[in-house]
Amino acid sequence: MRITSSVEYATRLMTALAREHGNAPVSAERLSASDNVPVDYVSQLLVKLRRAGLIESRRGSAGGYALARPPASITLGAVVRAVDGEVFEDVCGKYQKGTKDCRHQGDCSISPVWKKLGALVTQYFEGVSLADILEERPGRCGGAAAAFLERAASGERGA
Amino acid sequence: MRITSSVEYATRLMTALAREHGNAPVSAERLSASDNVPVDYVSQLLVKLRRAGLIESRRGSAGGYALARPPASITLGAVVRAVDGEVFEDVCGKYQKGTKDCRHQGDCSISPVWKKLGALVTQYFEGVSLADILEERPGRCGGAAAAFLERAASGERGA
DNA sequence: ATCAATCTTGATAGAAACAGTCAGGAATGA
DNA sequence: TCATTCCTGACTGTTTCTATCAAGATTGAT
Repeated sequence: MRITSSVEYATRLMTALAREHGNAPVSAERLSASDNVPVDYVSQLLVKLRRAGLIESRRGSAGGYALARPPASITLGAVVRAVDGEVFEDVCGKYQKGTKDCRHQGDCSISPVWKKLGALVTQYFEGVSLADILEERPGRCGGAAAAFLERAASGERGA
Repeated sequence: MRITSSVEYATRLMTALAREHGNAPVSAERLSASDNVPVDYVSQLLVKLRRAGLIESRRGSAGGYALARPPASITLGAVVRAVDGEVFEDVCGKYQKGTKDCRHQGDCSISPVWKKLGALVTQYFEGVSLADILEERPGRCGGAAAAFLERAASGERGA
């Protein structure tokens, strides 16, 4: 498993915009330069983010993009859904139970494993906000999964 | 994010072999039929699983594949690593810090977010064994991430 | 020895997803 | 009127994933 470039880029774009929250709109050109990502590609992602209602755009000479809501109220989950459609695609869920050509039919003790994983990942993404990222506290947000991570991390350190 | 077919197939193969643990080896042909996956593709996956030391093979008329260790001692993590190389590919880790053309350079408040996610996912995979899957208790294994999931699940149900 | 069953290996090919590019158009503000 | 900037959609190249194929090596049975 891995994070796609689109998600990576989109997260960086949103973080950059969060940093400018309250100021004048930022142009795609500037965002592209600061994130070192092709401007055309950036524009494509920005469109998706706008359509998802996460950012607002303004055309014209002083135009650009700005966050539609405060950083604390925008989660990573929302960003990922905006560009990728869903946070975690369930293999088993793709086919109706028994119908179509789902290959699991007789043997689905595995399905719950993927479902749990999906829940875990989704919960993590929903628990991280742009504000959390700005303050570099990726795990110290509201989500239960993140809370677990904090506990696990301190436990691993042995103290 | 999603689970790849290879991982899905490999997991099902290993589960099938776990069910036959202690009995005679199972041929690729039979595994293919029971899992409804092309036999050539199955063979390819089985080779990877063997090279990773998770299963053993025997050629000849009564040949086939068998688990190299008891189901309880083989984790999903090991299976995934065998076919995919790693459980979770870190976007940021791909480039040396500052060298190459990692695009994150100036702006890596995001990196910890992916790292935490990777840790979470990896820990989950390591906590699920083939024995757990056979007994359909995907979250009730030793791993801390899974333990968290159990708690979260019962909490969500409200009781 | 011979034969059939089975695994082994590497090459190859098709399909899908991903990443990135391009061009023409529409709105905005100076 | 004009430069700036966003808008839209089509397009292309690359990589990864999935699957197939063919020739060879090993084993056990006869």
